[in-house]
Amino acid sequence: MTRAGRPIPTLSCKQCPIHLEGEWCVLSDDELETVTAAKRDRLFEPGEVIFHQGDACDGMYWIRDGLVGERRLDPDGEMALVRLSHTGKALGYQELLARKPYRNSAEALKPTRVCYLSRAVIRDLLDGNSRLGDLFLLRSLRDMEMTEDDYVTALNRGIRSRLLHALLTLYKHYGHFEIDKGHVLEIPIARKDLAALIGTGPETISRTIRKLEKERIARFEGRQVVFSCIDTIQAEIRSTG
Amino acid sequence: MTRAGRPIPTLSCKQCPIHLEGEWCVLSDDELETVTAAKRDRLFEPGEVIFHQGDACDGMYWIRDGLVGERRLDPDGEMALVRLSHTGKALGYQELLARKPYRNSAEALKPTRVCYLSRAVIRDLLDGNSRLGDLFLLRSLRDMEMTEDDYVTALNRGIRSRLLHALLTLYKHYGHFEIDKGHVLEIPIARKDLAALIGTGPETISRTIRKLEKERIARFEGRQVVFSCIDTIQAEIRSTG
DNA sequence: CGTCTGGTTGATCTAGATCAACAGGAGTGG
DNA sequence: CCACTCCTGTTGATCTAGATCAACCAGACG
Repeated sequence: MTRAGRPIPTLSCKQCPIHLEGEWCVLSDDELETVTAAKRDRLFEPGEVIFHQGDACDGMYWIRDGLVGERRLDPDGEMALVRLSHTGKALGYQELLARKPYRNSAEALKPTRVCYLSRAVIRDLLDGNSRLGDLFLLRSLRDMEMTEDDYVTALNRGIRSRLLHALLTLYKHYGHFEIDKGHVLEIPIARKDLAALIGTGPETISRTIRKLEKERIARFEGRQVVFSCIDTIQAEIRSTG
Repeated sequence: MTRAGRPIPTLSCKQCPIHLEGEWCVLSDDELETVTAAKRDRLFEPGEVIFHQGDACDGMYWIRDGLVGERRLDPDGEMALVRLSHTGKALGYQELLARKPYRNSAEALKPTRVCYLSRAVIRDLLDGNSRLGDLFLLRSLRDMEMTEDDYVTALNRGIRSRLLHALLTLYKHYGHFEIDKGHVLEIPIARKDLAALIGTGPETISRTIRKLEKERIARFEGRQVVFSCIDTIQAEIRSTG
């Protein structure tokens, strides 16, 4: 958890693959120019904090690439990893729009490039383009759907099931298929973060992993996992566990 | 879980206390008239289902008064109570705006009067009044905040702490203070629902309650609770548990 | 009167937390 | 180069919160 992020050259929005989806697609060329001119691009190394829980929110961030974890520190010092965010996700937009301080801290877990937009710019864009608000609404609804799903999962699934779920989600983002090995995933986060994401400690993660190995469900080697049969895992996740 | 809700006479929006807050306050008198004319008021008795998880969403509901529980059935038959909703809360607006089927079932837990508005009416209102969308956005952000809080609580707090939290929340809505008795709450839901809300079974609720009694933190008698010292409970909730 | 549902208790079992030790890098400084 | 520490991950031993299964009781209701 070191300091700020290093400024990097601004990428023109029109050259950015993200501008075709989400909020950006409703912006006119002029508006995109405005954004390009106003935004500040930054690079955060793993461990660097993008913003801190409790801090006033003066703008929002888009993830160009990389991986960000949102952490929540509760009063007695427990640190939960609320969610992982990837390319295209927005950070801090909820607090910005609700005019509240950040609920969570955002920390880069891999080298991450973000675009920063100040509150004033966002306000102007919202005032100028009424459809933009609708898209923020849709984003919020989608995010809500995900955390609600995670919530019910946390309520009535065991650690094992939640771990499998997390791994599968990671696989969708970072995994790939090799003919000779199978479904391979290089886990992008440390064991203790995997634990914090699920709501347990690193020891339990270790043990659960060894169980999965014994049952030939997956093979672990350091941060690399090879899944024997994705379908089996899918099936297990949606039944009792 | 019986059938539909009984139609009841429509309450004019201008006479409804809710119209002063939330989405309603930006509507013109004309628009309020439109809503009054278009909406259908219904009464649901405890146990009656307002809508079912998985059903297509063709409108949304406002709670005039009463208590509604949103239930989520997961594939292996576990039923979680995702949240409780009181007067002034909107039901199904997320699914309506995102054009998705209902994620949860909504069931009246006390006699509940709701106002129903069809998708078409909402669409017209949204098209006619651009500020309305902003308010739905704010509502979504607030709801998100709550479930995110519940989520982190579920991740790293024990049953006892979550129970206290739930009871305290209920107290804020349904509790009252009596000089001779103290802080009194008539718990508006059954034990098994209290359990489903927290993510456990009724047995554990029973036992946890008895522990609380032994420690003189609260006295339970049927559905009535008397809290000895609210502050102590507040303190315990925000420290380890 | 039997039946049903909601709540409580008891006995038992286990998933998972907790505490503690240790092993393998990776960096750092002599 | 070695010696040192720091950090991450793994394992072992133990303890406990909570799940599970089963019995039981009281009130509601036909």
